[in-house]
Amino acid sequence: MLTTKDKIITASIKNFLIWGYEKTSLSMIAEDIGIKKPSIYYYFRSKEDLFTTCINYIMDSLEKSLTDSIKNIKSSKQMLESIFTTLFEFNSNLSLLVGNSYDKPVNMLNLLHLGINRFCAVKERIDRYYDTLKNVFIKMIEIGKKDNKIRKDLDTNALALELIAWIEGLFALSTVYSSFNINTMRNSLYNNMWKTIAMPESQKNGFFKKKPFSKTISLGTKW
Amino acid sequence: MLTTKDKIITASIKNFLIWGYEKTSLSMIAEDIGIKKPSIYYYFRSKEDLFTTCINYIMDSLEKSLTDSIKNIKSSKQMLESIFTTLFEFNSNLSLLVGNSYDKPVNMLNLLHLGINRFCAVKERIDRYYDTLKNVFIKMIEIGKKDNKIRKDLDTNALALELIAWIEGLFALSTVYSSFNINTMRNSLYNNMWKTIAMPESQKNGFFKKKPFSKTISLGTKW
DNA sequence: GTCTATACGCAGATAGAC
DNA sequence: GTCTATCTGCGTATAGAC
Repeated sequence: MLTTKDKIITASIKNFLIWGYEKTSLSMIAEDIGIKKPSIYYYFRSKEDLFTTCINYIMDSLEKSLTDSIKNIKSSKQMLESIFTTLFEFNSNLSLLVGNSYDKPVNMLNLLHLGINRFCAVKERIDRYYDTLKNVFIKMIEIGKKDNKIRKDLDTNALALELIAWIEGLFALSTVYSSFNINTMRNSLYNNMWKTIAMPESQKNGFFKKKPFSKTISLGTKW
Repeated sequence: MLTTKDKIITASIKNFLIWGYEKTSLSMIAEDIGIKKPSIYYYFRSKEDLFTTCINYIMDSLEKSLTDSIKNIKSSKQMLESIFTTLFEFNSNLSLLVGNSYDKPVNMLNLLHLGINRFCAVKERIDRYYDTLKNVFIKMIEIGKKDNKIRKDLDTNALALELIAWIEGLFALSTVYSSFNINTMRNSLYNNMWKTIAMPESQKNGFFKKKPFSKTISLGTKW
């Protein structure tokens, strides 16, 4: 059984995701759950207070899912898959919350951005989330490099940020570009992503297998 | 010499980018250029009309820059670099317009998204822009594959969308994540991006050079 | 073309009854 | 805890003078 406070938070997240901060009115939220506008003020000091609570709620929950999802995973490929899946599932849950179909992701980045330029508490919470996410990716990349599964010629820090941007960009793009359905392409997107960062098959055991071959051509030869 | 209409459009783009659609008021725009609010209605029927004009203005200009930038370019690597540079420069120009420093990109995706859920004319224009952008990327990838510069094991359509998402995601991320400065990392981001899609050195002339070597090991061996 | 004056609605927020 | 009633301010938009 959800408390009134929980209902307000859920309805707020839904409306903020659909309409953004400004266009969401407290009356809309109240109407969604069958209460009157002033009742919201019993639980929250202001619209800003309500918004900040929603962002914290989302970020806490997403951060927990992420750290849980990679616990006890040792392989970098499984880690990437797990992060990928967690982010997709989280987005799908938000999609269902706002009443979208499975095929229409929500634009969370957009909501975050709306909050950042207005409230500094939101800005700090979001920075903390991305610090966490970046560290998860860095850990995955370092394990992959150590195990010869991920290419070593890619800058780790830049790659972590690029993978985050890549995934966030996919969600964002799918909300602005009608012909792009992220879910029907999900597998080929993930496969491409892994292929681009993975160590090429021919170099995986390069040191042991290739050395004799390398010696047969002169140093410095380009081929 | 800018006409009043041009000044209104420029000031509107600036304010829409900073504050979003709802929070931008016609008084703010008028004040920015030293006119009074009702004067705007001499040039535009409504706030929606003004917004739509701004989005069309931005999209037309960006589309033109993009198609111009890849004219007469034959190599895929140069094309990617050119697209990358054009998108960065365009974003920088918008940054300067809103009064941001060079280091603080604007979030155009965010603005587009705000418009899409409200006005269908905007939605159609944006779809058209992404169609164009996607075709530019597909052309680049096809040339690259033909010339053995880009890996052939990556799905072309998915890759085109991923590269768009990647770049858009980088801009978006840099506007929500304080510790990420897209400009200081620009070179390493681009290098990583090219490396991940480029044909590995060892396979570039694979057919001719590697065949003799391949024959020395048994078929089906994983290495 | 640009202005002053103004209509009208809805937003966030509060007072106080039950 | 939840409501009705109400305050105050700002938004878009229009009428009409100059």
